[in-house]
Amino acid sequence: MLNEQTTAAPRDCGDCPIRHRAVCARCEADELKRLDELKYYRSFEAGQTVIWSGDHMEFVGSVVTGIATLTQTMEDGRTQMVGLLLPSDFVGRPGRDAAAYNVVAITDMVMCCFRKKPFEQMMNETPHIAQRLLEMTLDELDAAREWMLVLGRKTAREKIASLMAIIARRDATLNLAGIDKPIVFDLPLTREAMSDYLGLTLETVSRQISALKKDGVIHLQGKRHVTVPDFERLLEEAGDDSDGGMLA
Amino acid sequence: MLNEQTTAAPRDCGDCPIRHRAVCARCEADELKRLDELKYYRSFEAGQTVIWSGDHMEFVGSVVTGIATLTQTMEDGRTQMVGLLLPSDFVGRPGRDAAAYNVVAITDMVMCCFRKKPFEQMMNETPHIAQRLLEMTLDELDAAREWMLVLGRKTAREKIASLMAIIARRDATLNLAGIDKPIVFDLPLTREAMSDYLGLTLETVSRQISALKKDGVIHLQGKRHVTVPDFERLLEEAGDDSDGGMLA
DNA sequence: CGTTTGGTTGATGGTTATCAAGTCTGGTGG
DNA sequence: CCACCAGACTTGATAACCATCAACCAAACG
Repeated sequence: MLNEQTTAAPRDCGDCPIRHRAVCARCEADELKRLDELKYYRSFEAGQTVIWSGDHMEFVGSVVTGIATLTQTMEDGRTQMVGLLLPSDFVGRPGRDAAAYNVVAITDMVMCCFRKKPFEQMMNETPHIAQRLLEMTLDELDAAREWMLVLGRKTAREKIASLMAIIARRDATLNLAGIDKPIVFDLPLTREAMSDYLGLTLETVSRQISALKKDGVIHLQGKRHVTVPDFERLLEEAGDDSDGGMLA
Repeated sequence: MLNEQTTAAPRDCGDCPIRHRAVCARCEADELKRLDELKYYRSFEAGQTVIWSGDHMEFVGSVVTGIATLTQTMEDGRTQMVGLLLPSDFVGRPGRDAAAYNVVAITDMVMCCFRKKPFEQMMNETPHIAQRLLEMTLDELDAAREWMLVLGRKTAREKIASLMAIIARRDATLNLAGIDKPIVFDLPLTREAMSDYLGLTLETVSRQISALKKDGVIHLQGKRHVTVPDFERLLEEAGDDSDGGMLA
């Protein structure tokens, strides 16, 4: 069990990489100052569990760097990922004491944390935080519903293509890469994590990735480095024929 | 195409059956009065489409009576239900113009509606509405994530049992029936709607319901009237072994 | 009555899970 | 430097589960 948590070097909110996307995004200077005094950083190593489902939660916070997963498990071990936490995503639910899910860092990760009580109090006093949290929660709900379609109705091949498309899209917007250019990214997830995401076995994930590669939908260098030569083609494979009818 | 929409008789917020559960639950008297002036009722017949995905949404609102579904479809017709709207549930997303899902009334239904613009303005001015909406959205997100486990990892039999458990639980809390008593309810959904909920075919739904009946987990009178003699047994079948370890 | 809608049941095949080897890669220690 | 090892991944054989196609039933309805 790795239980070490180093407190990362403090950082000014002004320099924060997630300043304009996180729960604090709408805060005014004075509000930000109050948050600044409340906040503390925590670091987690890849593989380390941040919170166990059912545990008492003393803090809420935002992912600053790194990636984490939100998972639910049944007693017999079956596991379903229910959230993928990227930088700026929020962890914890104000007004709830016990964690509902397991949170696991899958890369090294830094979080910006607040003790729950003071954060809740501040939420009641400053509407800008609650407003932003509502917006983020609505976005997460949309993402969860999109995901439900993937889990309930898509084939294994479509599921893999959908996952690649999600990661590709995120990377494309992040790197400001134009469309039409081949998209290149590294898979942040192991085959097993992908299977937990998609409700498949890791063997099926492996087979379908191989199949998409064989069919030229994606190219692989090593196990994780992916090139998408034609994003439209990938979307077709994902069943997201979202060209929207450009032609009459 | 049934496109008639009768405007239901106006009703006072004080008598409203969803007064203390809907988005207006936390409003003070003066806030409620403002909402009262904004609101209007709309009625929908069973089977009628309330909103098509992609349509411009001129209103948001709450389900007052009846049930509706939120569904997503792929071009080839595959359909996944992503939400089940019960009385007090909210429809529409403030700040968004186009509907993201199909909303279909599955029983006769009455909604309490607000034109989107005035509602959004009021949300900005009165934090009580936004607070309640955040709470409701967080609950919906939890429900969606629970549902993702069902869709991704449960067998057909477990899916059916899970659905029965959800409906049974809702009915039990609603009717204040004690546990231990046999739970009795009517399925609000057709076999097809259940299949869209659970990511199955309607034939599989029918077969698994028959199987649960044969094994005595549920009793059926007619196609829709269900009796659950032993709720714990149902939870076991659902894979939700949530006895939580009452015994050392 | 014929028709429609919702539901059940049966036969069959396909997709994906399961069980089982085996490969590749990076890291560690001799 | 190389042997070894562990973890991540791939591939194959088989079988289970569920989808598909099809026939049929019952109630509601015009």
